[in-house]
Amino acid sequence: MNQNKYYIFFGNLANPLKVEIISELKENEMSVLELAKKLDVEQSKLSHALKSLKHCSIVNVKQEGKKRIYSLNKETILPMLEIIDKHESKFCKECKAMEARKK
Amino acid sequence: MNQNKYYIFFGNLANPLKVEIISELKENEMSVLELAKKLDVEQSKLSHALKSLKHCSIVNVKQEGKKRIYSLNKETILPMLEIIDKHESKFCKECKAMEARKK
DNA sequence: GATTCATATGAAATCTATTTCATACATCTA
DNA sequence: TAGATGTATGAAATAGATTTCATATGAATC
Repeated sequence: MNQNKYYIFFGNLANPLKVEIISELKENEMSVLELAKKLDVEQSKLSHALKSLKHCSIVNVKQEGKKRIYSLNKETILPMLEIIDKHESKFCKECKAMEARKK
Repeated sequence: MNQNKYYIFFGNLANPLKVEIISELKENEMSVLELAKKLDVEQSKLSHALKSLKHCSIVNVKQEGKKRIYSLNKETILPMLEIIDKHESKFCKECKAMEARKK
């Protein structure tokens, strides 16, 4: 019974920075420095995060001159986020409360 | 920009034990001790894991005598697992390799 | 209401993941 | 090819999550 893929995949998304990255890339593909500015985080931190997202094909990269442009694998990620939105509004009253508290 | 819900939800699944629990409950609802036997893990460990799964409504509980019967929120989880299966077979060659290595 | 069975809880120990910082590597341009 | 820009990497430090173990709580039975 080998289901490593599931928790490895989820682990990759279980992190606020990575979720922020995803939510930026949902709008536009962009380079590492652009992301760094948008999210106000240090570059190497982003590179580390992007590396693991890339490793599971949650994002893709292309080279453009000196820049590496990251884009979201929307085919997988968008439906996934939708499921959670639906889940939250239907089942997860506590999660909402938690969200509020964390603000 | 508050997207805590996403990483909180994913965090809950980013763990081998929790994935095992889910995969057992996919087949049958069951009590904590039944799960403990099936998965060969200590009871309190399960209780901790079930608590957080419950907290995000990934599982549900009902009381039956002394026992508490846990069941899976299939409406949310099954489509989610399907997305990952599809993702894996389509995009994630590395994940497969990783899976193999971990065996 | 004492005992037993089933489960939950708290806190310390342990394990895993993220962050940081210094530095290396790659691409482009003068 | 030296310098500048953009990104990646490794390793130590740190933060977070899981596990363990002892114990508490709740439900049923006698």
